Amino acid sequence: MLNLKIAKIFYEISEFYTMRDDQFRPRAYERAARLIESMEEDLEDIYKKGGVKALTQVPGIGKGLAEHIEEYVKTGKIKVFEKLKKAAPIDLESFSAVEGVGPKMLMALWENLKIKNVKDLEKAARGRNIRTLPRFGEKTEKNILRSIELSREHRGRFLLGYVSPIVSQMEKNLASVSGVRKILTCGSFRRGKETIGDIDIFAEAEKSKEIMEYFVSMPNVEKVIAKGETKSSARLDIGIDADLRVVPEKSFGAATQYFTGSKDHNIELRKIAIKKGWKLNEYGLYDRNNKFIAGRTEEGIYKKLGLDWMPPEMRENRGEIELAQKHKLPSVISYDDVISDLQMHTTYSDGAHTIEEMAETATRLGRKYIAITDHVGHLKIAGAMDVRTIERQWREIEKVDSKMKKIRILKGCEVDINPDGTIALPDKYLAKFDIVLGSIHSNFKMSRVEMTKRLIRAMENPHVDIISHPTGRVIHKRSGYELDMEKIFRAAARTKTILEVNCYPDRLDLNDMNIRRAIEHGVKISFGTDSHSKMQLHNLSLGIAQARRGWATKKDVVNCLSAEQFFSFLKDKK
DNA sequence: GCCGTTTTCGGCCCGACTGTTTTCAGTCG
Repeated sequence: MLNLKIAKIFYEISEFYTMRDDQFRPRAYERAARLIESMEEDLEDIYKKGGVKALTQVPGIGKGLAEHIEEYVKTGKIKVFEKLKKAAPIDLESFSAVEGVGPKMLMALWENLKIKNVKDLEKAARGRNIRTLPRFGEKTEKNILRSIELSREHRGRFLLGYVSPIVSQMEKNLASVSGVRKILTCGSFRRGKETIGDIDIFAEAEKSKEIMEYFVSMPNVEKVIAKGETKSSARLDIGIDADLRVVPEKSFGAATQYFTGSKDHNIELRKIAIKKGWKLNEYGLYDRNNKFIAGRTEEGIYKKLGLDWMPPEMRENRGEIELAQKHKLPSVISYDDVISDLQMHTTYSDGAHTIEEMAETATRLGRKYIAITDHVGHLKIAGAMDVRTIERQWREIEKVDSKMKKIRILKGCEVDINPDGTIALPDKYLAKFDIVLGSIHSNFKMSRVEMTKRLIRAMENPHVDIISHPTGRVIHKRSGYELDMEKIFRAAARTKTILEVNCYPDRLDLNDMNIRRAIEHGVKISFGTDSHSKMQLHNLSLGIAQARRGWATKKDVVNCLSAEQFFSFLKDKK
């Protein structure tokens, strides 16, 4: 599938043209890139079937871009792009995680200081060379250093949502190799952490040779780091390392337990084993005579140690071991318990697909009800709807809702919370929605006291049902707004306002620890994928993983209620 | 470079914030 690669090139061309002060090409390229990213059909297929002409039928792609795509399919390169890169050989990707440094700055930095990548930039900033440039100053230089710092905190880690489809595909392919009985990916991936360092795959197979051979020759392997009988390592094309280990049936449980971690969790388990005079390692649990006690299954190991088995997402040594010893583990929410998705966008604002298309995909994914929550309020860039458009959308939602029998569609909106905590749409309109999500999209840099007040005032509005992405953090990009979370949780509980677990891959906001604190305060949480295209509706599981990490149970999550129960829950606040 | 329910040429979602300036360019959403 070339779509993602072409989309990435178009994004970069867009940036290069922005650097050159081109007014409109950047928008055309960016728009096309976004659309291509969320397309299901493969551009290469379209081209092979109908040539350039078929490509121009795709919205956002005209003659020029269609020819670029043709060129890429034929030669693997796009001349325009190569030329732009040659003129300004800037490693755009390395800067993508550095907030506040955009194309214009990059151009100035390249022209004046020959800065090509983040390393150069950091060196120049530390050497106090940035502040000498026109329209740059001391503060900008300091901000640049802070952004680099922030981007580095997550260095080498990849978003769970980014890695997840790749892992699924690899698991599927590996499982199809003959003689393979089991495939399981462990590590932080299995624990559902928001970011993943590397991919640890385990296989149980008759012979290791065949699967190892297959593993190192997969099309997405860029470089083989190691290849052996029981373990191979490879660098994948996206830059992450993947290991494959083949383990005997007898040790499969021990190995997967050991490599699932977390490290702290395992240290505690080994201490328990030692107290009994035993030994726990990746091959199994052994008594003082080195006799094998357990290791075939994880359950067996936990049981022999006197603990209940627990989901991988809980294994962080945050109190779960003690509860498992007392047999008092909470029964965390399962992936099947969640039957709805409470945030998504359509063509009415900044989404790529229609209400009907979103509803169809949601139905296929087993959702029983969804909320359509297009932007209203100030966010003009995101295509916020005006009142007339809102009414038109309601009519369409009703139409689609009555047509589709297997799913209910709620009339929702995502509305801006003003700096003073008031809502960007009058109450008389808010009252007509089935469900209202309040979000902060502006004035991120208010003080902790002011920001906390702002959110609490929004929650006190009886029409605001859910606070969307409550902390505003974006993984790898920016930390959230300054908030007194303790006060936020108390206010949410008091006003019966739901706090969202936004399932967008780089948000996952609330995060695991905040989810845990929220439910300790009796706050209800909701899941919304914040999908801007139907492909993103899958992301629900990312949020559920965080909720499991935060020990949420079915009763803490409104998405587990039936549509009727959910409606009466909403009415209860008003 | 794309697009057309007034247009095949002439438009192209825009407002807030920041840091640099002294009127505005760059970034973000």
